[in-house]
Amino acid sequence: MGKQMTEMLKGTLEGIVLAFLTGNPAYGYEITAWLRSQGFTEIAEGTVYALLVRIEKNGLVDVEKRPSEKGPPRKVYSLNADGEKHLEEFWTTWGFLAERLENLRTEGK
Amino acid sequence: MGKQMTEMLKGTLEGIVLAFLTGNPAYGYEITAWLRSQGFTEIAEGTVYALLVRIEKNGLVDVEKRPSEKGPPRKVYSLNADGEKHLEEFWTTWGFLAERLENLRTEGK
DNA sequence: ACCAGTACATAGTAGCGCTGAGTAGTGGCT
DNA sequence: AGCCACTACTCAGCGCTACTATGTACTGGT
Repeated sequence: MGKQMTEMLKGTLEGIVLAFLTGNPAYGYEITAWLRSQGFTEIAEGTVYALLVRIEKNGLVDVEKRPSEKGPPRKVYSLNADGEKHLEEFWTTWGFLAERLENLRTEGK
Repeated sequence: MGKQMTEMLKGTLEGIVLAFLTGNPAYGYEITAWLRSQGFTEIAEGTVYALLVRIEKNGLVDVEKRPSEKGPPRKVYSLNADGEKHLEEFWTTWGFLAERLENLRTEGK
């Protein structure tokens, strides 16, 4: 969707992935495929893996390695307590921003 | 509001300012004050001025210098045709993103 | 032997907002 | 006169995130 989307995804992509992971452990390839199915067709694989490395380093997810029927072993990520807390804060921040923008869009100014 | 907000503002702050400028020419100091009044209390002055320089360079706004009663002359920015078009695209992009996130928040996943 | 699909990794780049400092003009207070 | 607060703009350097491009590795079909 272009440069605007790229910039707008900064900060939100992490929240999107954390939200997807809620009660739904998944691995990188799967997450990428899901994002594409949601309309985020231009999100590069590398972006997702880098994000997963980051949230793991930040202690928001737990990781488990599982063999795959086809291809290399999968790294399955699941949200932990810190991740849930982080996700809650994400929703608060996003809620604030979305509210301001909705006002701007409807009120005109 | 912290680091999450900083990241999330990337891409959206420009849209917010362009939206404010719609039919409402304004100068930097004024825009900063307005943002603060809207709850964006942590947005630095430098950020706004840098953004204004950028959108001017990108040809989204017209600029007019006007003397001020108090302090240095003001640079008054007004949205031009390109800026309006850019703003429209911004709303499209944001609308897409907001819809996905709203689904994620309510549906659970 | 080759290729498509699955699955992960990573070095380098671009863009945006933040930090921190500086420059300048006006007016009020002591 | 000297100081400070407020108004108003500028800029170099930094941190973070997403993108680009490429590479590795395993499986199954032809």
